[in-house]
Amino acid sequence: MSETGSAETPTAARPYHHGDLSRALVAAGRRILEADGPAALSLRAVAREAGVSPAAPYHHFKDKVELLDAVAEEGWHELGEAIAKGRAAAPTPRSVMSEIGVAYVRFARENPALYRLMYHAACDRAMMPDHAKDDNSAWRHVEEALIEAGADPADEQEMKLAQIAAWCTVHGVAEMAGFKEFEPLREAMGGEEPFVRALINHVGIFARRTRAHHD
Amino acid sequence: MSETGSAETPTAARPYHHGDLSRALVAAGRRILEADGPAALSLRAVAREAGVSPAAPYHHFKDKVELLDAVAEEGWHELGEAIAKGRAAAPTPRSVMSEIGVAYVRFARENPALYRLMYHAACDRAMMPDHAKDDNSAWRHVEEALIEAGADPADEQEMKLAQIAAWCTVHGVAEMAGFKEFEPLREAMGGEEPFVRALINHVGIFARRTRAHHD
DNA sequence: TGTACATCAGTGAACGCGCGTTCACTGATGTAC
DNA sequence: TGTACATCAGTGAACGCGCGTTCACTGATGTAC
Repeated sequence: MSETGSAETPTAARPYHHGDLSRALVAAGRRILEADGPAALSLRAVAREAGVSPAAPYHHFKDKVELLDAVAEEGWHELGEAIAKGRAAAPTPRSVMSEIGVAYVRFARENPALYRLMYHAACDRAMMPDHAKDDNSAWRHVEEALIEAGADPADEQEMKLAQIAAWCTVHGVAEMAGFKEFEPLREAMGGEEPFVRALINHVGIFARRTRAHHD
Repeated sequence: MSETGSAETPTAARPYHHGDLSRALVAAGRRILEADGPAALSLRAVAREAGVSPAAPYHHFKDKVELLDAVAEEGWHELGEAIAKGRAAAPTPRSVMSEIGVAYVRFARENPALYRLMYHAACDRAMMPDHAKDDNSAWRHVEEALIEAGADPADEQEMKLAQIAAWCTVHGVAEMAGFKEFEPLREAMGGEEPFVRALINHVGIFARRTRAHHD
């Protein structure tokens, strides 16, 4: 805004060397996603948005895919933080899973284009192994919440199934919550947040138990 | 294959007038989706695949979107049929919802690119009103199955919520079932079909009840 | 049954566009002495 | 402290590409008389 560019943030007067173009490109990518959607997220558009020539990004990323992956990575990190907050804010132990689900969907709905990008990156590049090491990853939080809620950490297969089922559910809700066709019901229920809560609670795994007993 | 082109199917020798280019274009679109994915589905590619000039489709569709919508529409219709079959094949009344879910996911997994296209078409063009009139639509089948399973058709809001929750769930499972990261568990469970069944049954709404009674 | 003609459903060349990527370059930076 | 030079991080022009769409056209079809 003003020309008080400190040593770390030389915002003003744009010197020849940017200083932190790598980060700036990721930020520019997110701005484009938010403003114009995933279809507009070209490497050239990112460079343009960052105020830099179309060749400049190649000094920081091997190709377009690597740049997009960096954007997605940042998204996963932030999703982890959002979930941590949701988990911490749960009023009772029994509501932890539900709050995590709501936080997940809220993040996805607030950053729909970013979420789509994240999904695709995870889909064919299997990002989870990386995130498993991240203490703040969404996956980790769900694992801990399930155990807190009474799941048996020894039954590894059941644990994994529960985690995946939970993930599938929130993914589905996140992607469908905005459907035009649901508008009447969404409004009748008082907006998107209550609508999402109702859906998540309706589905079962978030609301009532952590182990399957399908008699 | 041979030149036995009847009046209705002049397959051989390609006369100047195609005869049924509209259908042929939709079929070509599906072939491209299956072979090369959604990114390859350009209007030019469809024309090429149908053996026709890039301008020809404009005699049958206003623009690219209209052509893609026609492909999606066909997909929705076939999904309805797949679900009808799943529903009919359910061994017990209690398993109807579950079988519908499995059929939905199977269709989506067998036609992943088509499913993505269908999702996007439904997402921002709200196709459901059209399908509601179609007796064979997925939506209709779920509605009837819920009632059969004991849902109260008078409680309109609860009915809709249950339908949407079910839809969210199968959408989520359909989109995540193929994730690379789930490969170990998927294999441990004996392949994709049992894995999907386990997920669907795990989630609750498909397995055990039709009305929510939280707590 | 034959002919004139409107209409339909194709062709193929061209348009302008934005894309990812490469290239030779150049200005800025930092290090060795 | 000053200078030579390697390296880093930009520029901007150019490449070839495939895209959606338009255009003037032409061959085939069907209808009126």
